[in-house]
Amino acid sequence: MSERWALDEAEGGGARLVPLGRDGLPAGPVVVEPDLVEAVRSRPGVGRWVWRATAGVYPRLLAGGVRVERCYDVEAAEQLLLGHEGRLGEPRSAAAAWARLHHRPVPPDPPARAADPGAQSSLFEARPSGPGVPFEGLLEVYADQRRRHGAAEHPERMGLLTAAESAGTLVAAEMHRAGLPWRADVHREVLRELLGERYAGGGEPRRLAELADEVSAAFGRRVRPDLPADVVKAFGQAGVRLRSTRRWELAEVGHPAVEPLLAYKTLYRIWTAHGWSWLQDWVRDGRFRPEYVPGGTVSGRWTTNGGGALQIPKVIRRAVMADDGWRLVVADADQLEPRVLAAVSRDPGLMEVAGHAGDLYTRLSDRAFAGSREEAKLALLGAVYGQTSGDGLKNLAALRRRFPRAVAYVDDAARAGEEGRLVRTWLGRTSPPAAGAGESGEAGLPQEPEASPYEGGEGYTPGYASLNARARGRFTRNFVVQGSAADWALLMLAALRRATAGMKAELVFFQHDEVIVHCPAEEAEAVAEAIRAAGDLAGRITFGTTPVRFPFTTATVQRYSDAK
DNA sequence: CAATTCGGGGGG
DNA sequence: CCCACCCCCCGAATTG
Repeated sequence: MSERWALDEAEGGGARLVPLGRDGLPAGPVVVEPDLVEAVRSRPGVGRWVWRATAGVYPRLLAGGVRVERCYDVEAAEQLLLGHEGRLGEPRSAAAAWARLHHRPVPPDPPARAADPGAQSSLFEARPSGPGVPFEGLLEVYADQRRRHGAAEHPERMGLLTAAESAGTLVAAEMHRAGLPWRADVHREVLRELLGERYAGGGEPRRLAELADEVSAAFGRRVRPDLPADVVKAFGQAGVRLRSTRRWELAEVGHPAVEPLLAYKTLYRIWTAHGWSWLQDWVRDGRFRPEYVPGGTVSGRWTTNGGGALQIPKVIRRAVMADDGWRLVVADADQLEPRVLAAVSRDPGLMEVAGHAGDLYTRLSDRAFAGSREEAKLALLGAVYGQTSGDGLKNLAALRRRFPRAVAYVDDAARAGEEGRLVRTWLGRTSPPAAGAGESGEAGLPQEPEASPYEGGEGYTPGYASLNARARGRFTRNFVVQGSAADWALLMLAALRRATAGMKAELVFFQHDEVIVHCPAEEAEAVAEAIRAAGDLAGRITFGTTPVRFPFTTATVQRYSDAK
C-alpha cells in the first residue's frame, strides 16, 4: 500500500504538499516546507507523487540526488485526456484545465521553449512555469482528471496510459541528467576522416571544397552543389532533365557529376547538422544531453528539443563510447510494428507468426507467400502504411487472405480517418480531430459508399473523395500501429527503469524501439536480461494475455557503432 | 529585418 | 529505384 501525495513548488525553493486519499482528494492539511528536495527525500514511503509537470520539478530533485518511484504528471494527463475527448489542440496547462473547470477564460499554453544547447541540467534554467495555478486548483484538476479517466472508453487502459506517460517523463528527465557518453575527440577524428581539415573563417572543409570542384569540373562551369536550383539547371544544360535533385533520382542518371554530387550531399549534411559546431554546442564533459519530449508526436513517439538526438547519423555513432570499464548495452526491439499489429488485431495467423522470437518476416514469408522474406516485409509494411502503388501491393491480396483480421484492423482505422472519425491506440491515445471537423467541411459529409479501396478490387480510383481524406486515412491507419507500439515502448521503459533501479546502470538513450543502457562491464549481462524481461512484461501489461512475443536484438559494446 | 516555406538530408 | 507513416535540422529563398 503505497501512499500518494500531491506536491507543488512554493516560493523560495520550498514545497506545498498534501497526502491524498483513495478517492484522490486531500486526506489531510496542506503542509508547506522550506526545501522541496528535503520534503521529498524525507518521505521515502510515498509511492506516487502527483505534480503539475515532471519537467518543472524533477530536475531539481535529481540535482539534489533524489529519485522518485512513480509520479502522476497532471499536464501530461491533461493532454492525453483532451485527446481522448476529441479536444486535442485546446490548451493543456494545469492553469488551463483549472480555468475550464470553472468556466473562466482559458489561458493559452506558453510557447515551446527554445532548445538550450549544452545545458548541464535544468537546475539553473529560467524555465517558464506556465500560467500559474494555485495548489488548490491543481488538486481540483487532479480530482477531475480521475473522474475523466473513469469516463474513458476503457478506463483501466486509460489509467495505464497516463501512468506510463508519467513514467516516461521520469525516464526523460533522468536520461537528460545522465547524458549519452560522448567522446568529443573521437567525433573530431571522424569529422577529420570524412571532411578533412577545416579552413579558417568557417568555410567548407577541404573534402567538401574538393567535391564541389569535381562537380563543377564535370559540368564545365561553376556549380553550387548545395543549391538544388543550380544543380537542376546545370543538368538541364547537359541534356538531363530532373524533377528534383533527390538522391534516388540522381542515382539513375549517367553523368560524371553524379558521384561527387552524392558524396557531397552526405558529407554536407554531416558538416552542417553534426559537425564541429554541433559538437561545440551540445557536448560538455563527455556527455550529450538532449532534452527529450515524451509524447512529442501525436502518435506518442518522443521528440527532442534541439540537438537532433533521434537522428544521429550512423557514422557519427563511433563517438558514443562507454566510460573505461563500462559498457553500452544496445537493444533493438525486433520487428516491433508487425508484432504490435498481431497483438492489437488478435489475428490468429499473425499471432502465430509473432509468437516466436525468431525473425518474423522469414516466418511470414514461409507461411503466407511464395515470395521472399523481403517481399513479405514490403507487403506487411505496405499494409500498415497504406501503400498505394509499387511492388508491395501485389502481395497484399495474399496478406488479406491469410491474415484477414490484421488487415481489417488497419483498414477499419483508415476508413475511420477518411470519414473524419477518431482512432485510438490500444491504451487510448487518440488521433487529433480532422481539420475543420465540426464545421461544414468534408468530415461531416457522407462518404461515397459505392467505391471502397478496401474490398480488394483492382482499379479503384479516388473519385471525388478528397486527397486530404485519403491522406488522413493513411495517417490513422498507421496511427493505430505506430501509436500502440509507442504504448508498449513506454511500459517497456518503465519496467526497465524499475529493474535497473538498484544497479549502477543508467538508461542513457531511447529512440522509438531502441534503448541504450550504460553500465559497468560486470552488470552488462544482468542489464541485457533486464531488457529482455522488460519487453516481455510490457507485452503482457499493455496488451493483456497474448501469445505475441516482443524480443530484442541486444549487443554489449564499447561503441554504439559496433552494435547492429 | 524577422518569420515562414522549401528542398534535401538524417533517424525510426 | 522509389513509394506509403511519424519526426528533426539545416541553408537558401521567399514573404510579411
